[in-house]
Amino acid sequence: MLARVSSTPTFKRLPRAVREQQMLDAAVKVFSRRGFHAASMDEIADDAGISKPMVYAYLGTKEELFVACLHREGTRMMEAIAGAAAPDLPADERLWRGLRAFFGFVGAHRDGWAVLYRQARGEQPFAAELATMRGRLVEVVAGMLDHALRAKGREVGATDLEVVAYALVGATESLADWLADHPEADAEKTATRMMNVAWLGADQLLRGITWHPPAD
Amino acid sequence: MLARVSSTPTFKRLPRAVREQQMLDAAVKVFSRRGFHAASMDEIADDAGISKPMVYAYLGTKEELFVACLHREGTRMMEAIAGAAAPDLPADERLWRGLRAFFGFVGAHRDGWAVLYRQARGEQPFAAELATMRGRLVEVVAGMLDHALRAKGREVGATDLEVVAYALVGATESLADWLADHPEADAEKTATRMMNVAWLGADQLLRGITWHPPAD
DNA sequence: GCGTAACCTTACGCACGAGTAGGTATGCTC
DNA sequence: GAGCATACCTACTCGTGCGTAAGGTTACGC
Repeated sequence: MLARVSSTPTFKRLPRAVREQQMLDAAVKVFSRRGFHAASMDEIADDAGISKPMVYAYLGTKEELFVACLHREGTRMMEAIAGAAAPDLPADERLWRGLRAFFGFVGAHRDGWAVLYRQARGEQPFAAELATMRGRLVEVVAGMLDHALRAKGREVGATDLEVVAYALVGATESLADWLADHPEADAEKTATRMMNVAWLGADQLLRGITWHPPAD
Repeated sequence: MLARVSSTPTFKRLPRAVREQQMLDAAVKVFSRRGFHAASMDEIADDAGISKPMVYAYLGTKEELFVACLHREGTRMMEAIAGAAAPDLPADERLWRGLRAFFGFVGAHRDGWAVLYRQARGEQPFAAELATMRGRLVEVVAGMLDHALRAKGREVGATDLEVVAYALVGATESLADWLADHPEADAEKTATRMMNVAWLGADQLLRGITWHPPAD
C-alpha cells in the first residue's frame, strides 16, 4: 500500500555480485561497530542501502552472513601474507616479511579485520571457523621453523614446534589488537617491534641487542 | 497455584553469601559453555538449584552477573600471580614464576577462566573491564623489564616497553587458550615452552639453545 | 510490446528470553 | 508464640529482532 511516489527510483537495480559486495561491506562495518549480537539485520540492510529480504535472499541468515564476512576478510589476509613470504628465503627474512604484510593488512583494515576477529573468538558457532584459519597460520609458522631447523640438521618434537608457533601467532594477534586500538600507530614500526620480541627474545633485548629491518 | 506438595523441602534455606557463590559458580560454568548471549538466566538459575528471581535479587541483571563473574575470576588470577612473582628477584626468575603461576591457574580453572576471557573480549560492555585487567598485567611486565634495564644503566622509550610487554602478554594468553583446549596438556610444561619463546626468542631456539626451569 | 525472470519492497508472525509482580514458607528475636 | 525480616517460589509481561509472505517494478529477450 501507499506505493512509493516513484518520482526518482532513488537507487538503481544492480547485478547480484555487486549488491553482495555492498552487503558484505556494510555487514563488516556494522558487525565491527556493534558486535555480532547487537548488530541487527535491519541496520546492515539499511547501511547497504537495501532492504532486509534482499540480504536474506543473497547471503542467507545472520550466521551465514557473518561467516561470509569472516571468509572474505580471512581470505584477503591470507593472500596478503602468502604473497609476501616466499618459502625459499631464510627464516628471519621470511618472518619479517610475513609480519610486515600482516600488520600492513591490519593497519589498512583496522575496524574490518581486527574487530571481526575479536568477535569470532567468543561466539561458539564461529570459533571453529576462526580456529581453522589460525590453524593455517600456525602451520605456516611451524613449517618455517621446522624447515630452518632441518637445514641445520636439527629436529624438534611436533608439539613443541606447534606450541612455539602458537605463541608467536598469539603475540602477533595481540599486537594487531593493539594496533587496531591505536589509530595513530604505525604498522611498519609495530611489525619491527614484534620482530624484535619474536626473533630475539626478552633476554637479548635486556642485553641491549636489537633487530632492525633490512634496507630492503 | 498448585502450591508444592511440601513432602520434603527438597533444599534448605541458605544464607545469602553461600547462595551467591553457588550462583557465581553456575554462572561461570554456563557462560563458559554457551557464551554470554546464548546463556539464559533460566539455565543459570536452574544449574545453581535456585529460581530466577533469586538471581536477580542477589546479583542483579545479566550484565551485572557477568561482570561479577569476571571480577571474581580476575581477582583470583591476579592474586595467584602476584603471590608468585616477588619484585626483588632477577628478571628471568620473576618471569618464570609469574608464567608458572599463570598457567597453573588456567590449568586448574580451564573452562572457568579461559572461556570467560574469550567471551569478554568480544562484547562491547565488558571489553573495557577486560582491558583494565590486561592493562594491569602489561604494566607489571613492562615494569619488570624497565626495572631490569635500569639496573644495567640502560633505558628505552615507554611505548617500546609497553608494546613488548603487550606482545608477551598476548603470547601468554594465546598459550592459555591452547592449554584450555588441550585437557591432556601439562601446565608446567606449557609454562616452560612459553618461557623459551619469550626469553630466548626464535633466533636462539633455532640455534639449538634452550631454556630449562631451575631446580627450584 | 509483451512475457518472464530477476530485483526489490512493505509489513507482518512469532519465538525467545530478560526482567517482575505478588505470594508463601521459614527461621530468628524478644 | 507474635512479629518481622529474609529466603524463596510460580507464573506472568513485554520488548526485541530474526526471518518471511505476498506483492510491486524494472530490464531484457524475442
